[in-house]
Amino acid sequence: MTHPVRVRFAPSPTGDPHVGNIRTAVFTWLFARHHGGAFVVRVEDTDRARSVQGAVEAILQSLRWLGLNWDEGPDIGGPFAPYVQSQRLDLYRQAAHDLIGSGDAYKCYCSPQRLADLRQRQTRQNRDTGYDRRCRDLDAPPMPEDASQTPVVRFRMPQDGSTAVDDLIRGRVTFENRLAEDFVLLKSDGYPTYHLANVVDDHSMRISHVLRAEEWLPSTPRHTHIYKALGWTPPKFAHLPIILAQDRSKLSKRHGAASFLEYPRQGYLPDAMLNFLTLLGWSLDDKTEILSRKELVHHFTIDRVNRSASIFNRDKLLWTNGSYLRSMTPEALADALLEYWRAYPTPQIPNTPRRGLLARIAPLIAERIKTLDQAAPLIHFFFRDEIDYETEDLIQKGMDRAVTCTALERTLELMTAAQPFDADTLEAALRPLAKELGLKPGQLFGSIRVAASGLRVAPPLFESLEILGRERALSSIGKAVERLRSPAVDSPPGR
RNA sequence: GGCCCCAUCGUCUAGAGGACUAGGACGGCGGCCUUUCAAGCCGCAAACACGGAUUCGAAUUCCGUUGGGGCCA
Repeated sequence: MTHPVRVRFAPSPTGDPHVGNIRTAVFTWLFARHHGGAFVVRVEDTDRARSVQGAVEAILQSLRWLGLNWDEGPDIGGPFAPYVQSQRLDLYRQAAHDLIGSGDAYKCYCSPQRLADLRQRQTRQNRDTGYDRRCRDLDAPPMPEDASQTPVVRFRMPQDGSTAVDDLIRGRVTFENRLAEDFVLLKSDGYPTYHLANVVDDHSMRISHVLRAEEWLPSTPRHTHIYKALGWTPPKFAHLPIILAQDRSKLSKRHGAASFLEYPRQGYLPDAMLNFLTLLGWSLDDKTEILSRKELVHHFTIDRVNRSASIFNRDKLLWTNGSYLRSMTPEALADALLEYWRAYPTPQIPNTPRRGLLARIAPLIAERIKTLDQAAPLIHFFFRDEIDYETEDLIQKGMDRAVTCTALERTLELMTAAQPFDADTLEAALRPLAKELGLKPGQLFGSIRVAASGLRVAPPLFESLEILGRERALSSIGKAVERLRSPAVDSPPGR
């Protein structure tokens, strides 16, 4: 193999990552793994004003959670370290110097003020805005009084002809050089622009394919010209479709795009998220919706990536997550819940449940939750001695207090006698009771459900009672009977 | 505004000239099942943006329009 696949995910640490950022990482990672190549993480922090403390860690944490492991990166180093641009400034300055030497770049002494005036004039005269190349062919630096302190370095772009970019996803895209401006390579503070740093690093890190968001497509001609001027072979480009917010605008913090880290918190599973994110802009065929991590890696190819942007569909994410949840073994679900509560403690379940007990409960809720955070409200009664509910909730539609009280008293008797205390036995004993009392099964079972769990919507009744055990079940229902016997004490009319 | 990208059900998508009465999924609606809620099963509604051209034949090719998005301002 003459060209080993090496790809990079190159985030700017300007804030918490959102799904769009991470989906780019997903496609890049999938591409690397599919081709047995290297996945590199590089931090592009040359925009000092916009860098945010802690952003790098949030990004790495997101990748880790999703299981997107990297082979080289800021934290683990690698053969082309360092992987943080602010620590590679010498490389960029050298490249800028070389470009000046070869005549492909030049120093520009124009002050920000002049540039602003220029722009204003252009706008007023209804002409295209952009740098007028005033310093392009200077023989010597201008007099100090019309020069800004430190010059910037600009790239000398061709002024006629056109530049074609061969994109793996979009095919050949052509840009008129006439419209290209002499963009800045090195800012006056000595920091490189994205364009310079990106090209220098992709080359020096032997990046074979640049997978990046579509928004970079318009600046790609600049990059190909830098490669050419430096005598380097450019990597292959693939501009990925972007993810749009519900209102079809670009995802951004301003539009309330949540931090990606909100998803782990809300109880989504990494594999489900990976599955969902991959299917946003890529598909295997006309029917496959669920693919394991392994299958994703096996099948993922660039040529099946979509060209159009897509909207993030939360309902489908929920469904995908639910599907993964339902397919887990009881033990795996118990472990996932335990891990989730450890990371995000909930007051509803103050003490860590025993794994064995949780694994018995898991099958009862697997098909009732779509995210991990929906579990606690459904099962906290298994882990608490006191349950909380309105007495009125015990009284089902078409029943009154006295009837309910009698029903629960009789339930107590039958449950005391039940042998063994398991779901089948309980159901066999209680179903006839409903008939005997002239109640619908739903009425009787509803009352028992509230008495035992405190919930109107709960996991299946008989299985729950079995897991609760005779002692606790009798205790809870006994308390319910007591409540019903003392009508004056609670349930004031006003509510 | 200039440049670039994109365009199939509300959303994610299949479709690469005849296999399309346009398939699947989420969501919606209806039904079945049912002790609640789910899950499951069955069914229904729902799309090729528009106009030209090429062709015996176009969702699929080309051009234009419109719309959406991105980049630069």
